Amino acid sequence: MPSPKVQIYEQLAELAKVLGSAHRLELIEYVSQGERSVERLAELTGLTVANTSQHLQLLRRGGYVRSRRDGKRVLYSLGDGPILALLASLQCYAERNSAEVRAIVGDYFGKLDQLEPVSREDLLQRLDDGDVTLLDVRPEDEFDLGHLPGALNVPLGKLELHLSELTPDREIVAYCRGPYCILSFEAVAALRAKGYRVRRLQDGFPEWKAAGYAVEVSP
Amino acid sequence: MPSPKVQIYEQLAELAKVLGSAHRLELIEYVSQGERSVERLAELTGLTVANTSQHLQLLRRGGYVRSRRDGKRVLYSLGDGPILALLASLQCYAERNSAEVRAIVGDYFGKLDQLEPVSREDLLQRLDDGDVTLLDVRPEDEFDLGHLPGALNVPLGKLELHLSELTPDREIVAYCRGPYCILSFEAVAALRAKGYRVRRLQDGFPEWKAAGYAVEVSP
DNA sequence: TAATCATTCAATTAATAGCTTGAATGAACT
DNA sequence: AGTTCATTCAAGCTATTAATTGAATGATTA
Repeated sequence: MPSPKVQIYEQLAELAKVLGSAHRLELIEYVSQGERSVERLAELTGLTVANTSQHLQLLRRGGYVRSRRDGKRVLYSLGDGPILALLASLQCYAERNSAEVRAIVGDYFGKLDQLEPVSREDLLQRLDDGDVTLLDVRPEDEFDLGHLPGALNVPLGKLELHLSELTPDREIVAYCRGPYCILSFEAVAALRAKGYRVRRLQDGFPEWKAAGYAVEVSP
Repeated sequence: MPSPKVQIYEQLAELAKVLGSAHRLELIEYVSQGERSVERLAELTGLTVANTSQHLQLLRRGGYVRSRRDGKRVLYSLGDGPILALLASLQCYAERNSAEVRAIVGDYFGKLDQLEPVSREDLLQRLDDGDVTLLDVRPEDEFDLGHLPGALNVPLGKLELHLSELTPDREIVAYCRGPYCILSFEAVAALRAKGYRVRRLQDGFPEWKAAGYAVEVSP
């Protein structure tokens, strides 16, 4: 019988191992954007349905996702507990320690001069001046629980549908769950590709709220 | 060529995979307590030297540890970046989501009534009254960079040597790097086994400092 | 009750990771 | 220079893990 300490490490390793697959990380991302069926997740990730199902079951065993039956489909959603915090922690570490990650992020965002994030103070100033559109790219339910005042909620998957609400000549400031949330990476890349001027907010909603700035809650 | 998003996930998965082994987590722990040679680490973990070396090289590739040559030995130490934060995040998640981890931690500490951690306010009060010994079980270099006022530094590995400094009839409050740092688990278990009355501080040094309480720095 | 559909299970193969062994490196001591 | 010692490398074996296929389950609909 191994020592309790080693037993704890074995459990931690078990949980870390589940995160050690790009496919599973991607599944967590999609699932964190809202309930999805296995078929839909398979489609989004490009995996076969059976394979997706197996990955989802590993994720469920680790508590990262949970499932419920809805008619003939099984819907997966994000588990509870500090999952996003854990992923943010991993990504934060990666961005500081892995030159490769920095390089990819750099390319992804395009030129370095465009990359510079907007500070909270800058944002407030420019919102006052009325010359920016503030975009919240988190899923609707997270938005409803609290968002930056005046933000427009356009969940990542629905970006295409809401393009008409965006004025191409106004700069857009996008934010999501935190400085290392991959949602805003996606959003910024997609909008840049369409010719919009977009920058990221320095950090995400949790940091904004923690800093004591005003927060709006959906009615 | 996979999409940049997938590339990032591949990198993150790579890093997570390195954490997906109990032996490697244990190695990180030992290495975080100070520079250690491969042979020493092999001895501490019970692995063969070659095997230890290989694990260390994986850890080094992930940036979790670094190495330097000292004479005929190679000394490994903790890498930089938010490694301990990442591990704390993992452990926090585990303790909330894994019944097994909670069970092990429960057993490890003994009865639940003894488990209750000491709050910061309680600690201050009781330090004022002078009826507790405050124990910092982090490595010496971390202690020197800042610690709770009046704390006694007894790094985990040297606990045996310093037993004489502890009065058995005074209650001991131990703290380390954070609420999920495994060092204090070890310390509390070891001291309890010797009959001391020990409790953990509610959280560790980083939280204490962040909350704005007084901090002492070694001269 | 049978048919349909989404998901899961079970079995297989291919790829990967962990551990051991013995040889190779590289620094220090004689 | 040769010897010793700590570490790393390389090869081989075993155990896990990933992905594929086809069958089984479980809930709806005809």
